[in-house]
Amino acid sequence: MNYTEAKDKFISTWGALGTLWGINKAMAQIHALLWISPEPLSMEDIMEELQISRGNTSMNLRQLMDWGIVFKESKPGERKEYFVSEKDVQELARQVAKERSRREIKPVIKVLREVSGIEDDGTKKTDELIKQTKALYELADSADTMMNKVVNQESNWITKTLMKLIK
Amino acid sequence: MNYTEAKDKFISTWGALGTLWGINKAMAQIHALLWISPEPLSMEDIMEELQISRGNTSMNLRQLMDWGIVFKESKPGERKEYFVSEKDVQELARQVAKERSRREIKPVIKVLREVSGIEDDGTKKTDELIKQTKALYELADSADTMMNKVVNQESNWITKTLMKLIK
DNA sequence: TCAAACTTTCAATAATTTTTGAAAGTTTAT
DNA sequence: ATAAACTTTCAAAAATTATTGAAAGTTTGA
Repeated sequence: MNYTEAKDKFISTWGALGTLWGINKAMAQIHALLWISPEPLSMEDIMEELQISRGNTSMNLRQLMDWGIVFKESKPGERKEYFVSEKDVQELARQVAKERSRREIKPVIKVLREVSGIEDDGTKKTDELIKQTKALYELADSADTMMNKVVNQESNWITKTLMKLIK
Repeated sequence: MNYTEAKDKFISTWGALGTLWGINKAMAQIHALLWISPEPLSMEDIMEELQISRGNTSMNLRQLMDWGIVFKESKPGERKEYFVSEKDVQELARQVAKERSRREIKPVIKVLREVSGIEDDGTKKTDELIKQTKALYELADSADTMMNKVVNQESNWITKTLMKLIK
C-alpha cells in the first residue's frame, strides 16, 4: 500500500465509521483529511481532494469548528482562510466526548429522570416503567459523570486510566 | 405526567437518541417498548402500539435479536410468538458494547493498523499520515480492549469500576 | 395432506438526509 | 466608494435510508 492508497483508505474508512455513528460522511472525511494533513488546507484544497461542493465544504467545516476539533487559520498576507484540525488524539477524544454528552446524553438523562420520577400508581406497568427507566437513568448518569470527569482531566489521564483498567 | 405521557415520552426520546447514534428509529422504539413492558408482546401488540407495519416490525425485531437484546418467547398452547427484551441494564450495556465493537470498531482498528503500518518514505505527508493514524490506532485499541474487558466480566463490574473512577 | 395462523421477504414507495450551486453576504485593498 | 476575492446561505435536486404491504414461506393441528 503506497501513500495515496493508504490516505484514501483512511479517509473512506473514517467516513464510513462516521455514518455508522450518526455523523455525516462529508464531515467525517473532511476531519480525516485535515487530521493527516501536515499543512493547513484551504476550502479549495478540501473540495478538490474530496470532490465535494463549496457549500457542502463550508457547512461541514462550520460543524467541525462548532465541535471544537477544527480551527481556522489565516496565513499572513493571504485573503483565503485555511483550516487545521486538532492534532492531539486525547484532546480529540475529550472534545468529542464533551460535545456528545452536552448535546445528546444530558438531554436524555433529563428525560429519564422525569419519566422515572412519575407518581407510582401501583399498577404493574407503571412499576415496570419506573423500574426500567430508573435503571437506565442510573447507568447513563454514571457513564456521563465519568465522561465529564475524563473531559476535565489533563490530556493523558485517559490513557493512564485505561491502562490501569486493562492490566 | 401520567403513565401514558411518560411511556410515550420515553419511547420517543429513545427513538430520537437511536437516530442520533446511527440506529433506526423503529428499532430503538421497539426496544424501548419491550424494555418497559412487564409482559411479552406479540407482533400485533408492537405494530398497534407504535403504529408501524408488519414488515417493519418483523425486520427490526430480527435485528434486535441479532444484537442479542431481544428474545423470542412462546406461550404454551399459542401459535403466536411473543417478544421480550433483556431486562438487566448491565447486560444490555455489555451486549451493545460487544456488538458495536465486533461490527464497527474492530474493522476500523484493522484498517488503522494497516494504514499506519505502511512504509515510511520520509516525506512530510507520509510521516504525518503514519503518526496520526498510529495515534488513533492506539486510542481505539485501548478503548476496545477495555470494552471487551467489560464485556467479559461479571455483570456488575462496570458499576464497581465506574464508581472507583468517579469518587 | 390440507388449511389456518402466523412470519418473513422484498420490490415499490415514502421520508429523511445530504449535497449542490448560484445568489447573497462579507472583507479587504485601493 | 468600489471591486475583487473569498465565504455563507438556502432552495432545489439527488442520494440514501426507512417503511409499507402483499406475496411467498413456514409451522401446526386436525
